[in-house]
Formats: sequence, structure tokens, C-alpha cells
Amino acid sequence: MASGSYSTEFGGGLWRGHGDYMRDKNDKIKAQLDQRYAGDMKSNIFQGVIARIDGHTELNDFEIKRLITQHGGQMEQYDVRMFPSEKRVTHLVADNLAMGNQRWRHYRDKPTSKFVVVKSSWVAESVAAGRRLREADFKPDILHHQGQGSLKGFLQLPKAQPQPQPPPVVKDNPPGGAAGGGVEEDGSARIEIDDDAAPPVPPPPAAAAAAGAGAGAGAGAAGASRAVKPRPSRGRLDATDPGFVDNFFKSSRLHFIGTFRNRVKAKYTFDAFVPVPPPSQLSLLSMSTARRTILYLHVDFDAFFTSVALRRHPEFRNEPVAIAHGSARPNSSSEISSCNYIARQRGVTKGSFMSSALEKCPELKVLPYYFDDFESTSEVLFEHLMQLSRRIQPLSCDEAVVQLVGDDECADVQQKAKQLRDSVHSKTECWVSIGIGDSPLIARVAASYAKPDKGSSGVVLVEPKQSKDFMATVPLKAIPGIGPVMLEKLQSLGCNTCEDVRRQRTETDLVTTLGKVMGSRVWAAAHGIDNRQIGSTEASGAGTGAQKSISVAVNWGVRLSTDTDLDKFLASIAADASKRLEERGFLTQAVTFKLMQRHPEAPVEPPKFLGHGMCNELTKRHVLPESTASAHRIQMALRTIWDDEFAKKCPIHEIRGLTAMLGKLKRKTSPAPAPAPAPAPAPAAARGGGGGRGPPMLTDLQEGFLRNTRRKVNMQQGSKGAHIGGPRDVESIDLAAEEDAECAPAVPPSAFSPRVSVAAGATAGGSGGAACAQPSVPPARRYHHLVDVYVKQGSSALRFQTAAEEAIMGCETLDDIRRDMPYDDDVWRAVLSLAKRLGRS
DNA sequence: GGGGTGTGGTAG
DNA sequence: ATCGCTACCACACCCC
Repeated sequence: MASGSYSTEFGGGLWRGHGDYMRDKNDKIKAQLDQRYAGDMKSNIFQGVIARIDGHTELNDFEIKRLITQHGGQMEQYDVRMFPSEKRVTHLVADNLAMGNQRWRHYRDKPTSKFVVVKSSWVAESVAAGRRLREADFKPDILHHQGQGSLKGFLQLPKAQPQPQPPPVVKDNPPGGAAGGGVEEDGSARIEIDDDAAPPVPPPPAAAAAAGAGAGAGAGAAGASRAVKPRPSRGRLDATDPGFVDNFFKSSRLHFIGTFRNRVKAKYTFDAFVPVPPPSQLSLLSMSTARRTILYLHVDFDAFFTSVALRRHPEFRNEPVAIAHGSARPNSSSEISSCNYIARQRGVTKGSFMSSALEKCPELKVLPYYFDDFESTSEVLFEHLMQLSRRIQPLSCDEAVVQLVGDDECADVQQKAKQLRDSVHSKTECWVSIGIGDSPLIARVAASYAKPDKGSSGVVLVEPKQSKDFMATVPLKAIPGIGPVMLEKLQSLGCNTCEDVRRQRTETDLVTTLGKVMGSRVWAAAHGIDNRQIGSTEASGAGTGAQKSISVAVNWGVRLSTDTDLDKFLASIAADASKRLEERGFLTQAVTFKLMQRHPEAPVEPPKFLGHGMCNELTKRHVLPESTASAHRIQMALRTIWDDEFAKKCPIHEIRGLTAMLGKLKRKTSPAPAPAPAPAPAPAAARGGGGGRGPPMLTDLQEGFLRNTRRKVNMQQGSKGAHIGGPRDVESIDLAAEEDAECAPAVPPSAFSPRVSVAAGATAGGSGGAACAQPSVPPARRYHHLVDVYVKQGSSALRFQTAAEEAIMGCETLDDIRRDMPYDDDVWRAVLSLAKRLGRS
């Protein structure tokens, strides 16, 4: 159990719980298979077959498992546990269809995989024929080189039979239908793999189907709300699709949660918490300050997503209900993001797969996400809270801490809390739980005791004097900051509750085991003391100070094939990153690229549909010469990191996700995009079209510029190298760029076609030092995607690389350049005159 | 010892 | 189908 099974190389702690879950599940299935089928062998036709089911199959996966194991083969659907696998999958059973073509290109283009891909009909028909049929005859259509063209025909499954055998099993299982009813084509009695799960009732069918239908209908009826319903469009699963990132974020609950705090902060103005000195300094303060009563309310919706969704489906109020994408299908890898307490009682847990949830609770009703409803419901809460105090720390869409200061605000706090609760409920039909204490810590723990399953009335007040006693009974897991890892460390010290810590351990023990900060924090917490700085991020989860980073992550649905795919994807990530910078008025100067690479031992397709599976993470940070909000520069930075650091380690088809993290944020000071002399910026559409009026189009200029450039590069080939830093002449050529082009021969001209650089030294007359403040110039090769126009000024040139680049690539006219790139006029004169000369000569 | 980087953990 | 995000902190390690 210990750290070994947590190997960091699988992609960090985020999915550890999932790993455990898969491990358990694997054990369970294996045991069931062993037990149930040991004496039930029908034949040996699948001897040596180790099969894995991938995606959706016409024949449902229980059937496939059953047939394969009953006929001499083995399953390896969940291979986390056997990792690194002793068993090698020999057959991947997949019918594909709706999963998007991208993911299959790999199989198609690289038939070197260690396993063969077959359709589920191979299993069924082999059994029916009593022998193992040729796998090649059952290749999913999309793997044939004609590719997508054959998709449609494939939908009528039992077509052109390679065998003179009628289509054996299959009944169509409507989506939402469960493991179909009983008749077996080979006459065997039906055995459900999962029928020992919870109740002895046979698994789902009707109920689950009904749930699916209900969800669908509800989504349809939702109308105004942005419910996420099954999209009819198919191409969207391809991460290279320009709309993919947007679509993904529109549907992602984690994106919704992750971005909520910024949204709410933009919407309201909250006051900062009144700082409270740590207890150690209390004596130093004047009595009046020390004596001021301060209380904290921790307010938190119960089963937020589910409660909100139930407003649209009151008929399910007394049923187990969960929120997830998709419908209730028994082999779904959709994640349960929220569920009501009825469902929790039956073993459904947040974050588990639909398949697992249905095993535990076959009658589970599944409702879609109503993100707009979540947002508006959340608003009601915050508006209520504002009435109590403006000192509010939003923690999430369903959760906030309120600080009450002074006798007035603190008077009758319990009464106020109850009123708040009732009022919010009357407006939203959703309940909140409220914890009250003299620190955010106590309030928070109290709130967890106020939850419906704890049998409280929804408000728990911990009298300040009782804090210490109250905490004694609290399990350590309930302390904020103690997650699975910290908990395990504490358990290794023999501690599960605060009481254990107090009695058996010293602060030194904790510091040794947990580290300096967490050690003393937990020690304090166990004694009822919140030693975090009130109002700090650790105390509330919501930073009070300036935002320090912005990140854009997509680790789902990423299946790329070509370098162009990657460039497109990077472009959409960078565009989003830039958009967020703009929205919040920031510039960034450091771009970190985090890449998820499929772990070498991980199956090509993970258990979760289009998920990232087990991954290695590669992280690299790149500091820019100056702050920017430009999508293009961000993209360049990402691309540079890819070229320099990642490309040699990770084939493109093994990318499973990536993150752009922007650091070194600065407030954008000059809001004006245009320097004084420029006319008002024209929208792109306005400038592209006519061409008749206005200054000369840049395209000519651009073409000439590039033609010229290439010629010069060719002329000078051979003398590679040292160029940066040394003195250079006007219009000298940067050969390092050419060298780079050779390093990446497979790379087609991407969106930024010119892979050459021009290093042109121009003497920018009175450019004024400010524009050239960079003391050192990074190697030019890092910017080889740019058209580098060096304007020599001392040793600095960099900013004009990108400036010129954007001018060339993003602008149509000289005025556009001037407008979009508000640099020092003198410098611009130099750049433009250089460009002109090159273009016209 | 001050700063930067990469990794890991946590919360919602 | 399915939508595995975001932001922060702490720490170890490196460099100067």
C-alpha cells in the first residue's frame, strides 16, 4: 500500500483515489470471474487471449467478458493493479463508432501494437462458430485505411458475415439499458458479473433506462438553462478541432469549479477579513482589539449540483440522484460529480465512475449539469451573505466563509444562521449547512458536522470556549489541509483523531513527519487553534492578495497525430490563456508547460473514455524577455519548450494532456493598445477585405521580405553558429534558426510558416534606452519560429523579434503593425523602414 | 541566505 | 461516448 503504489510517475496525486478504486474493482472482478466461471468452461477457443474492452461495444461488455472467460480466454479490463503488467493484452475489443476518428489514427497508422484490435462480433461469432475466427476479418472498419468513409455502413452492425452464421447475440441495448435480459445464444444460463454488488436484485434495466430517459427529457425541458446535453455533433472529440477547447471547458465541471472564484470576485466587491493576530501575539495587543468578538460562518450548500438539478426534476426528490455527463449505462466511465444523500447512503461516491455507482445503486437517477442554474443559485447565496457582512471569502460556487466582527454582527448568530438557511432555501429550494466558530478552522469543521447525514438541524455553533474540546473528537481527515497523504503519514504515527495526536504525540513528532509548516499547523488544529493567518489563502482557499498565476489545462480528449495537430492545439490553449490574461488585465512573463505523456506501461486507451490514463509528467518553465498577453507569444513559448525539451522524449501520439501555466503576472498598466499617432484600431474584418483604400497591404511586403530572407539564408549556409551577442551588421542572417529547422525535419511549416530568422541590425537612432532595457539576449534559436528582426541597440534585440513577427503574421497593413505593437516610435521607424527595404529590394 | 525551478499535495 | 480544472502553498534542490 505504502508509497510504492503511489508512484509519482503515474501522474501525480490527483487520481490516486481512482487508482485505488480501479485496483479494488479489478480485484473484485477477478475474484468473481474465478469463482463463477471456474466450473463453467464451455470451450477453449480463446486460449491465450487476454482481452481488453475499449470504449463502447455493440455487444455489452459483460457479455464479452463472460464469453471470453467461458471459452478459455482472460480479461484485463482494468490493468492498474497488475502494473507493470505481467499480462500482456493480446486483443483489444472495440467497435468504436462515436469516439472520434483521431484516437484511431494511431492504431491505423501504427499497426505495430502488441495487440490486435477486433470488433466485439469477433467474440460472439467465434463462440457461435465454435472456433476462433480470423481476427483480420473483424477489424473495426475505421482501422481500414479508407478510414472514416466506412463509418456509416458500420452502424448496421451485423453486416456482411464473414461466417455463414446468423448474427449471434445481439439485441440492441438502448443506451440506458443494462446488461440485457437473459437468453443466451449458446444456451447457458445468464450470469451477471456484478450481481453481488449491493442488493440481491438483478441489475438495473428498467430503472436505469428510465433514469436515462428522465435526464434526457429534463435537459430538453430545461430550455433557458445551459444544461449540458448530449451533443449531436460528432467531430468535437478531436482536440485539434478549433472548437474543442471551448467545448470542453463549457462542459467541464472542474473548469466550472476552478474558475468560479475568479468569476465571483469579479462580480462582487468583498471586504478583506479583519486580521486577527496569532494567539502568541495576543498579549501584545491593546485590550480593546483583543477583546473584540469575532466569529466565522462557514456556509455550504448540501449536495449542491444535485440539489440544484432536482429543482428541474422534483419527481426524483426521494430517489437516489447523481450528476454526471451521459446517461446511466453500466459500462460508462462518466464521472459522478455530485449525488444526493440517498445515493450516498447506498454507496455512491463523488468522483467514481458511473459503472461503479450503478453497481452499488442500480436505481440511481442521473441528471445532467445545469451550469447556469448552479451559477444563479450561487448568486442567491452570496447576496444573502452580503447582508450579514461584507467580509466574505468565497471558497467555491457553493461555499463561503463570512467574518462577523463586533457585538452587533455577532449577536444572535445562531438565529441569523437559521434565518439565512431558511431564506436561501425558500429562494433556491436548496439547503445550506452552516458552521459557526471563532476561527475559519472551527467554522469549517462545524459545518461538516451540520450536514444532513450528521443528523443536525443544519447549524452547528461551537462556542469559542469549547473549541478545544470540540476538536478532540474530530477525525484528522476533517482538518483542512489533511488529504490522503497527510492522513496516511499521521496514521503511521498511530493517529486518527485530534485526540490521538494530543495524547500520543508531540509537536516535534508532527513536524518531523509532516514538515515544518503542516506539522505545527496540525498540532495547533488538534488543539482547536487555527494558526493560519486569517484571511490568507491557506485559511480560506481564496487568496486575498494579487493573483499569482493563471493556467489552462486540458487533459481529456487529447489524441494527437501530427506536428500540425500539436501546433493547432497549442494555438487554442494559448488563445485561451491570452483571453484570460486580457479579461483580468494581466501580463505574463513566465510560461510553464506541463505535458502528460502516456506512461510506457499504460494501455494506449485508458479505462476512462478519452481520459489521460497513467502518465508521466514533463514540466518546463520558460521566462520571456518581457511581459506579454499575446496569444502568439505564449504559443511560441510553449512551442519552444516542446522543441527544446519535450519533443525528444514524447512522440506526439503519446501526448495525453497539457497545461499552460502563466506566472510572473503583472497588472497591465497601459490600457491603451494604440500609441498616440495611430488611428483607432479597426476590427480585423474591416481591414482584411477591400484592400482598395488605406496604406499598402502588407502581404506584398511580407512576401518580399520572406523571399529575400530565404535567399539570404541559402546564400550563407555553412557558416553556422555564434551570432548572438557578437556585433552584427545590418541584415545579417541568423543561421541558428536554419540549424534548428534541420533539427526538426519532420515538422511541416506550421501556422508560423517561416522557419527562418533574419537578424537585421538597424541602428535605431534615438530609440531611447527603455525600449531596449533587456541586458541579455537569450539564444535566438529559442525563437526560431519567429521572423526575427534584430534592431541592434547595445546588446538587446529580442523584443523586436516578436514585434516584427506579429507585424508580419498578424497584420495586413503597416498601420496595423503600428497600432498593434505600441512600441517606441523611433524603434518602429527603424523596424518598418527595414521591413520596407527588405520587401522592396 | 536569497532567488529560481520542479515536484507534490490540497481544496472545491 | 464524455468533457480528469484551477490556484495556491510547501518543500527539496540548485545556483550564485
